[in-house]
Amino acid sequence: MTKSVDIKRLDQLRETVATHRNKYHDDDAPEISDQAYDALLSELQQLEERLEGQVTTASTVGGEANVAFSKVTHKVRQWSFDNVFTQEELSEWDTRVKRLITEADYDASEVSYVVEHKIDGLKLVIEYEKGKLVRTSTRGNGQVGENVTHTGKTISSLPHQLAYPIDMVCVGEVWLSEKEFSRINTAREKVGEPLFANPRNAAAGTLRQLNPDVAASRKLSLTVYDLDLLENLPDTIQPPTSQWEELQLLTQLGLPTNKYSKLCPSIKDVQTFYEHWTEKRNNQPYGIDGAVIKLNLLSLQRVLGYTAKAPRFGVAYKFPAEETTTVVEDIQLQVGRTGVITPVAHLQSVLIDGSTVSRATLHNEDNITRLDVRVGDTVILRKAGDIIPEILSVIESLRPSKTQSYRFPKTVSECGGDGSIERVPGEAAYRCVSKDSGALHRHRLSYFVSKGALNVDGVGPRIIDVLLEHGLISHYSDLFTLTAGDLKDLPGFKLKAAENVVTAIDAAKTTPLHCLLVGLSIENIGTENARLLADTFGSVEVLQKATVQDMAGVYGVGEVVAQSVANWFADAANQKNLADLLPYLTIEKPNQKSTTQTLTGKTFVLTGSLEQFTRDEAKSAIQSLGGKVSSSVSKKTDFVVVGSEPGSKAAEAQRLEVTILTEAAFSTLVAR
DNA sequence: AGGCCTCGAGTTCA
DNA sequence: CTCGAGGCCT
Repeated sequence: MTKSVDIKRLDQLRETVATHRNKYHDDDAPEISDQAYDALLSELQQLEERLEGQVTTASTVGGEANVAFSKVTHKVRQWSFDNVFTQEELSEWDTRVKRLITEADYDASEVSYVVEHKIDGLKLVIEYEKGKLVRTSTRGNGQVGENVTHTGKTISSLPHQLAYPIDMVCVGEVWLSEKEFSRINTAREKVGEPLFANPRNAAAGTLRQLNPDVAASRKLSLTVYDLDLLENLPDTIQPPTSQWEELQLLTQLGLPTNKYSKLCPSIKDVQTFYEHWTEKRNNQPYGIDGAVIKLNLLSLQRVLGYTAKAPRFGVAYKFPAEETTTVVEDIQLQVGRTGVITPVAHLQSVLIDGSTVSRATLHNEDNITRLDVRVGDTVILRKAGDIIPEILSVIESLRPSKTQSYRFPKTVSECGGDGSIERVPGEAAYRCVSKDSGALHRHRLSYFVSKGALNVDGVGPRIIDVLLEHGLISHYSDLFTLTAGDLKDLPGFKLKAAENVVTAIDAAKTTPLHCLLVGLSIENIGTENARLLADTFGSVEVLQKATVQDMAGVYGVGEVVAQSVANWFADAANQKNLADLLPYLTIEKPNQKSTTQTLTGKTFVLTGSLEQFTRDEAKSAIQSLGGKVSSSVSKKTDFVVVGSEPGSKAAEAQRLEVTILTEAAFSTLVAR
């Protein structure tokens, strides 16, 4: 079934894309990221293809050369490669390359690839005559570019004179390091000039400066990656027969090439390169937006030739977009364990950074107001190096007519009682007024059996829901009277599964005091505060009798936390639930303190995964020796234990010059 | 007031 | 795992 084309949407898209294209090309001042722009452009192109391939000027890629600079007709046409995004697409490309070579009666076993970083900068065409640098120009539309010799010459790594009197056209990528970019922007901010949106636009702006002195003061970098034309080579140098030899010759001639470029015998090595740099892409001074792959042998490149749009002998293997656009289909409200209402945007599913995203939190009412997100809006969605997708902004020019600002409802049916909700003055969140509702109850029971609390293996929210629905439980204590017979006839249960659940619940009866406290859903009581209270008071009975003053006297516990605990214990329903529950439980004596408290007063932070320990094992190893484990790195942290695939904390540790321990060093430290 | 830390929530994947 | 909000200490 072909979907009909929404003409209104098409018009809006055409206009929006055109607007942003102008901002980008003519003003060097884009308002939205390239990735978001690409997402809009590809939606527009798809719509237009459905409209019988009728292409308007709005979606033609590339920019017209700016009139302020003289034009340069390139001696060799400047192509850009087609993109692939997945391993499948890459391997299809590899297959096609080899098929075409075989069909042309060449030997496909000679295929190897050169792979390199796709640097996020702008292309520079560089011309030498008789060994002398004569011209640099931008790519422009591929055939005609702008003459930027005056600024190109200020790039310090670009030699003005070669050792041999050769004629040569080569191309490279001009970029600005992250450091230099922020230095420039800081300076511009001071004098009130508009800021550059990103390093690439700053590089473009610099290259298109009329005044070469300004360009020279901003340290442009250059990475040369291709040779287009080569004449009058001295006899002592063999003309290159492959991409790899071209790179070596360029290096030999003193041009800045990239040391990470690699010659890959097979497409599998290309994939390895890509995966390696997907992870490490943030460790370079320049931005990397993928890998460029070229057939190595020039003879085979010639065999493959060009399509109307791009060379067949190379391809750009792009990293997954971290920013894209999508449409908000609905805004729904969720009730959390403590009664906080969280609005969530339900989105048209979209692939971003390798995973499909269909929901994004909107946090709270203020955030919705700030963004003015409405149902039906097209939004820019970002998924940064981390995990959580975030709505950055609304593209207002794509808003359907007759929409209204989102109005936060006065009631939420899940909240129980009359469903009313309230926003506490000074807080961002709405909460359920009723403290006792089905939704809260469900969340608390789920939390009770979860990992940080009683840790009932294999029982999560799904099973709790089923048990609630069938009236098998309503309070914590009910869990402990369940039998396999009760469970085995429930939907999704077989006898074996029922037995497993009962066994797991049974095993959870023996628990340390702090885990029980965590499980009770007392406000402000998480793992740390629960541990403080458990260590100080030792038993439920003693804690229950403690006054607010007693608790607030504990180092690390203040008024607020103490009051939460006191309030909880003062509630009659809570008292009854707890009294019903306690007979089933055996509270473990706190861990035997190890005799050698070698780590007393030392604070640790763990990042990445260790081989010999789970996270929890490492944690309790440290704690049993008297050490503390914290979750964020600060100046007060003594050691950061870095496992494989560490997160940002490893870098933070380096920045703050905190001692870093490898797994090996760590395990000797805690051994015995 | 500021720095450090915990809580609590959201997310997706193997 | 990461972030923002907010608690606790100095």
